[in-house]
Order: sequence, then structure tokens, then C-alpha cells
Amino acid sequence: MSELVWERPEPPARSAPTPLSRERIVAAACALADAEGLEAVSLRKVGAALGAGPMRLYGYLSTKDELLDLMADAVYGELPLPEPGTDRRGGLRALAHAVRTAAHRHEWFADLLGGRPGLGPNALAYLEASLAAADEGDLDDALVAVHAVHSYVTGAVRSEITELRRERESGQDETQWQRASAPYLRRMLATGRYPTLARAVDLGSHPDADTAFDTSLTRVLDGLGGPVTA
Amino acid sequence: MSELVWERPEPPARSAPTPLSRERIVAAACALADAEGLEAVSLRKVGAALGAGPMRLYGYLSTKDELLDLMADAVYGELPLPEPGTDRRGGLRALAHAVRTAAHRHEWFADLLGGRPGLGPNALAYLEASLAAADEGDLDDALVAVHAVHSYVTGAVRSEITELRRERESGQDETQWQRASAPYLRRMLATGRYPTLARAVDLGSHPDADTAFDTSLTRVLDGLGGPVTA
DNA sequence: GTATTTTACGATACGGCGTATCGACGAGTG
DNA sequence: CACTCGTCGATACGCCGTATCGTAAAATAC
Repeated sequence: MSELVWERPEPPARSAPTPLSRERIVAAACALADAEGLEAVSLRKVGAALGAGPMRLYGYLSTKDELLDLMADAVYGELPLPEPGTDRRGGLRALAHAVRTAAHRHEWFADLLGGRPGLGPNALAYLEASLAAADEGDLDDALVAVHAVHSYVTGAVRSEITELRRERESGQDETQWQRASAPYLRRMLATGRYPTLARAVDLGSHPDADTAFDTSLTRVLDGLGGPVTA
Repeated sequence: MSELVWERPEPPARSAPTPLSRERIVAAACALADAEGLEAVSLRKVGAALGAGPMRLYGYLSTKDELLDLMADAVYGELPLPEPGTDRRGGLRALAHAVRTAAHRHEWFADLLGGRPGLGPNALAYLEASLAAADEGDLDDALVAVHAVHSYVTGAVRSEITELRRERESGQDETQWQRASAPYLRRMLATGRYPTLARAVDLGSHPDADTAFDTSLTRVLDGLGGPVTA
């Protein structure tokens, strides 16, 4: 009960109709989430995908939340980690982009990002790589740098994926969006209660998502001390 | 169907056992979420708290997600906005702390933060205030600043609340935590696979959450151009 | 090889969820 | 007072996570 998934042993592989393992369960769950979204992941469907009933999974997991933890850790395990010895800016920037890329491959990762403790072995490896890259002698300073960058990445990726989903839901292009949200926004801006926002919508250059992510990331990195590059 | 909550009119107040309104529904839902967590918010319970059946709410909402949108916007409406004319650093810092404070008052706000589009009137007002504070002449630059700070705040607050919940769940103090997670972490660190992390746990000063949030926030603000204060 | 113990499996079931449907009732209109 | 019409909420459907527990199969002991 108080035992964590990460160190609880799996049940021995019995014969059974289909052999099962935590790895296979997690892979099936990730595939399902990739294909139909996180809300389609249910123990029933994951079990069915493996030829098993839902209760079979409780030998490998004690809760659905544990499955989500394992899925998140699996994605952390996909991240390419920078070579040891990479400098702070380069290392943290590479890790930030790695997280974002992974979230584009597995959009549900964005929903899991800050939402659960995240102490799996792969998450720890990601944290270790972040700290190692950020460490320039002062450990407290490295912790601050990692916290700043990771928080930024978490928040930015989540918003970006949310926005991306909304755009996708609005008909393949913008049919629905133009019919529903856009006129609403135009009406709101026309009230005059949001003058700066209105100017920004009218006059701002609207960079693509990659550029927006990287531009703000650069600003965050600029704040971490060391030589200001810009 | 394509109509947004924000501009759909409420049904006229009929007699009914209890008079109802979107405002009362949202207030009840927020109270319930404050008391028992977001996962306890169901249309059945919210309805029951107002002396109504679950289906009654569908005159005011077309979906449960819309209720969540309204709840999030209600919290945005609680945020104290800085005086117009506040400088960028001061304004953005005040807004960041306002969001964090609100998330401590309504922990479920952290779960909603980046997860839904957020185009309600109060969210727009918050965005307007952020942009106004960040605007020093270059609108694109202001957008970058707001994106950086808001993303940081979103991510940091979500992680902080998640951590806070985990600590609270672990027995009132740390009984459970020390029995389950701590030994696991110690064992992981003892493997030698996370040397920097191990050093950080051993040697790092472990600031309280307020300090950690503000320290990283300062670094982010430092990166936004303008005079570096530190 | 047999008897016994252990244990994973999965059928069944429970309570809760979001919400579609639709009969009935009560207010507004002539 | 009769009628229409719109709102209400009871009922129901198909999901969900998971507790329980009989059973059958593997592991162990002899």
C-alpha cells in the first residue's frame, strides 16, 4: 500500500492466455493514449488490448494513477540527454527542447507534466542531467536554474498543447474557430476593456509556436547569470 | 453547440424549488472543490448542493468542462491586478504572486491553469493587465515577457501544489513519507546513477516554497531585458 | 508421482460518473 | 378558464475504477 511502483516487483510471468509485464502494459497504454487521447486510457481498454480483463492489471499496478506515473516515466526515458560536459545554456536548452518534442509526439505527456510527483528512474535521470548541465560550482544556483527552466518548459508546453488541441478540434482548418471563438474575441476586444491586448492582436507579429517557445526560453536562460548572450 | 459559455445567455430565472444562476452554480462548485478537491466536483453533487438534480444544470452549462472553465475564470476574477502604470518588473512580479496565492487558496486552480483555453472575461483581464505591465513600447517584446513569466508561473505553481499534496497525503507530518518515499529515494541515490542530484540533496540549502518560487521568478524577470537589478 | 499449499486470474458486482431522452407539470398567454 | 410551450428532473445507458472471491493452475513438500 505504501509501497511505490518503482520498487515493487512484478508478479512472476505465469502462463496465462497472454504473458504480461509492466512494460507491455505501459506500452499498450501509451499507444492507446497516442491514438485516442489520455481520457481514452482505461484499465478496461488497456487490458482488452492485451487480451486480458481489467482486474488482471492489478497484479502489476495498484491503481490507475500508478499507470499514469509509469507512462510519464516512460516518456522521460525517451528524452535524449545531453553529453556530460555540455555547458549550462546548451544543456538546459537541449533538455527544454527535448521535453517539448516529446510532448508533441505524446500530447498526453503535457497533461501529466507537473501533475504527479515524478520520481521514476527516468524522471530522476532527466533531473540529474539537468542539474549536471546547470552545475557550474554553486549547487544552489544550479537548483534555481533547473527550477526556473523546468517550470517554464512545463507551463509553456502545456499551454501550447492545449492551444494546439483547440485549433485541431475547430474543424481541420479554422472553419469552426472562425464561426465561434473568433467573433467572440473580436466582440470582447471591441468593448475597449482590453486595449493592450487588442493592440497586440492587431499589431503583434504572430510567430509560430517553435519560435515563441524558443524566444521566451532564451529570455529565461538569459536570466540565469553567466554572460548575457543577446 | 459551437456557442461559447461566455456569451450564451442564461435561462430566465423560473420559480423552481431553488432559484439558480450560473454564478450560484460556479460558487457551489468552487466551494465543493475547495473542500474536497476537484475530483469531487460532479454535476450530481453540485446540483445536490443547490437543491437540484444534475440535469437542471444543463440549462446553464452544456458540458462539465464548461463548468471547469467558469471556475477557472472565477479565480482569475479574484486576482488583484496592479495599478495601471506599474513598471514591468513590479507588475509582472505582483501578478505572478497573485496567481500563486490564488492557487494556495484554491488548489484545484493549479490543475486547471494551463489545461483549458482560458478565454473568459476575467482571464482576458488578467492577460490585459500582464501585457499592460510588460509593455514598454515594443509589443512583441511585451508578449514574450508575458509568455515567459506566465509559463514559469503556471509550471512552478503546478509542481508546488502537487508536491504540497503529496506531503499532506503522507500522514499529517512525514510518517508515511519517511516510511515509503524517503528510503526509496535514498536507495536510488545510493546507486550512484544520480551523483549531482545526490549532492544537491545532501548539500543544498532547502529553501521553503515561497523563497524558491520568488528566487526563480527573479531570475526569469532578470532575463527580460531592462536593467538587471540583482 | 502425488498431495498440499500458494497464488494469479478474471467473472461478477458496486457505486459513481456524464449526459440523452422524454413524460409531466407549471407558468404565460388568449 | 383553456391551451400552449418551455423547463424540470426521473429514469436510463454506457462507461469508469476497483473490491470481492471462487477457481484453477503453478509451486512446493513429501
